[in-house]
Amino acid sequence: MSTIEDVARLAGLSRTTVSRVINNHPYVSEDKKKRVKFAMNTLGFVPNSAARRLRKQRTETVAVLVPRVTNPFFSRLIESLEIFASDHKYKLIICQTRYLPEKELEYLELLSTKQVDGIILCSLQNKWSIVEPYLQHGPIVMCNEYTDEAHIPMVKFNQAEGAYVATKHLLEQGHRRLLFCSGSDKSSMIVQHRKKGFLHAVSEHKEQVDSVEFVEDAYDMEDGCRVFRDLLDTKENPTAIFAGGDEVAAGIILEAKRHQWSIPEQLAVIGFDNQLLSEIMEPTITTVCQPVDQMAKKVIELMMEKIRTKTYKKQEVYEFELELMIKGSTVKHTTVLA
Amino acid sequence: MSTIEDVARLAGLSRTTVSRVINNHPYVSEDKKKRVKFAMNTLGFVPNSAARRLRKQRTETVAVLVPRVTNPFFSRLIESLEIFASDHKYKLIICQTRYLPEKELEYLELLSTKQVDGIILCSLQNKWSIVEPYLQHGPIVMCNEYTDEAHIPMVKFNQAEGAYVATKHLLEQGHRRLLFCSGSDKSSMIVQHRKKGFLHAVSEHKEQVDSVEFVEDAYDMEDGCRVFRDLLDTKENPTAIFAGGDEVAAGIILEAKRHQWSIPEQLAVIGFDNQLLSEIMEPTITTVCQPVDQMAKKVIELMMEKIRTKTYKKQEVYEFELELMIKGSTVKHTTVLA
DNA sequence: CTGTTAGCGCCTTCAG
DNA sequence: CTGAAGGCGCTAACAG
Repeated sequence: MSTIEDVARLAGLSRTTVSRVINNHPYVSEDKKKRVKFAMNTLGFVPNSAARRLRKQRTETVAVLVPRVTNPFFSRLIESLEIFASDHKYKLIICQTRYLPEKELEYLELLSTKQVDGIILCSLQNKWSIVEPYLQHGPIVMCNEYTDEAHIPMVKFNQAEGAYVATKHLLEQGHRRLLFCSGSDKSSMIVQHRKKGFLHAVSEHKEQVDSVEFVEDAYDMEDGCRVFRDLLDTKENPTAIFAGGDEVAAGIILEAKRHQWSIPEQLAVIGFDNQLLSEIMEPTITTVCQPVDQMAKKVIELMMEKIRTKTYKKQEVYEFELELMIKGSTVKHTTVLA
Repeated sequence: MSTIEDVARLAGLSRTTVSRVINNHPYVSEDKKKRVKFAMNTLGFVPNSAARRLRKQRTETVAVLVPRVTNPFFSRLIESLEIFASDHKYKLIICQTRYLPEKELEYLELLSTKQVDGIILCSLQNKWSIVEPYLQHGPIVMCNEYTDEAHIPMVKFNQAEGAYVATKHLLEQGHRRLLFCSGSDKSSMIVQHRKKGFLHAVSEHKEQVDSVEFVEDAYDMEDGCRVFRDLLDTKENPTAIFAGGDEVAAGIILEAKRHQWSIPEQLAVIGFDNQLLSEIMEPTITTVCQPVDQMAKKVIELMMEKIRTKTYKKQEVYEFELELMIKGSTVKHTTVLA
């Protein structure tokens, strides 16, 4: 492996001049530039990034912390983040916390050990007060997740409004008994915001609503199936369910069909995230569409800016709107116009 | 940010001793070890990884090149790779080539610029002769994809056998007209191997088979739908389809149902990869299950070994067996025993 | 067991 | 426009 020194020697010039050519500095004569380039090519020289990092105190790498990459929401997010980062010549280190606080801390060390210039947090497993100190080593940008205490840039969706619109849609179909079905609201503000939107819609129709129930341990399709079975044990079961994800919604619908229920006549179900799944189920699932690309773009822009300006401790919140996609699981086919 | 120098000064010792403590070297008295640790804690010292990389010529990072992370097969693979890499304290840089040769080359530069210790290639967009030279900078391990020319470690599935068993299953159901439906066999050996297995099964039943057709531009669900529609134009359409992926199979089935065909009675379909999708379709899709975890484990082990031993240019092929999962899209429900 | 010293490869003042 | 020299932070001989 050749170094800048070798190139300089072969070109009969100084290391400085070679370095200038590498970094496109002005003030190098065309003649010498050519000699340097020739020498670089013959030696197959490539600048050593470790040396560069040490010298420039910059890695051109950012870490992305997600719970799991197989969750379609996160893999879609990573896809976008990677593309936008790549536009800035930045690389992404993907880290799966698997919902474990200790894993999250382990990966936050990437910042203090200067392996990355910044961290994009797509979930938060520790209390913010534990994460906060890492800010002294570089920027942290929160993506999708949210927490009041953090004085950093945060990019999120307007979950409350999304849930509000979705719930209103259910209420406008005349439903009187509702179920709000999600993951735990302990660990994530996202659930809390959705619940707020849900309750807001309910309160606006309180004369119409007979009952409101909550399930807060539903994460995947299997959970959805269970939720439906539990329903059967109650005498006055809900007629409309707001589910925190398309997988859960799909599970509910799948199990309902196994029990010969017809959707949406006997039970209306609404999902979240407009995944492929919501298109292929029968009926298709009414869902809330999240503009992931826009969020990813903003996150990368912010990260680049923070790395440049080195001001990490300012709270800035950017919010993107969600869109309700009305499909077959809440409205009968015959009423949908072609 | 404090350096090893600061720690040494505060502890009243040399940088060497501090370094020894950091790296768990033997021959440091308990007393001094304590003093060093105390100093490290009070200063909040963390070793700078750039300096370490420069000194040790090792990054503890590996790049993984995939076409897209949203493809469920690849996101599942990445999940596994990340977990096993993490066991060895290795980080993963995820790179999406988006099927572009130039992107692949761009990311291969991570190896020559010493940003990573090795590269895991999960697809191959360039001719091997173009990739080969990068081997002088570090190990490349091929994962899932395969190419004869490469003298490197390759971990793959036995695609030929998988396709053979799947096709045989179709033939045993008495089908006489088959369609092999996949992506292009130009860019990937995987399709070629599957086709070989398919033809092998066909040749074993040649007195039974009336016709064999091929479609080689089907990649996703949309393509699957199209494939079915094209079928309608032929007078003697196939009664069984071997599809190169569960998405394609799902598309075919979806479109068939829209045309009131009954599956598997009028058309049997077999997918690949045993994705969630194959479970939730109605009927469920007979598919070929790939042991991704095993492959990922082997790939990481090999990578660690190559990084250690620095012998990159030896061809070693490791193959894992595939398993046919018989479900509803090839065999009538009533004939399946509980 | 501990310290001294010499770089790893690069960029960037500073002085021509 | 060009070069000399110092140092980013760390580790690994080599001496003691």
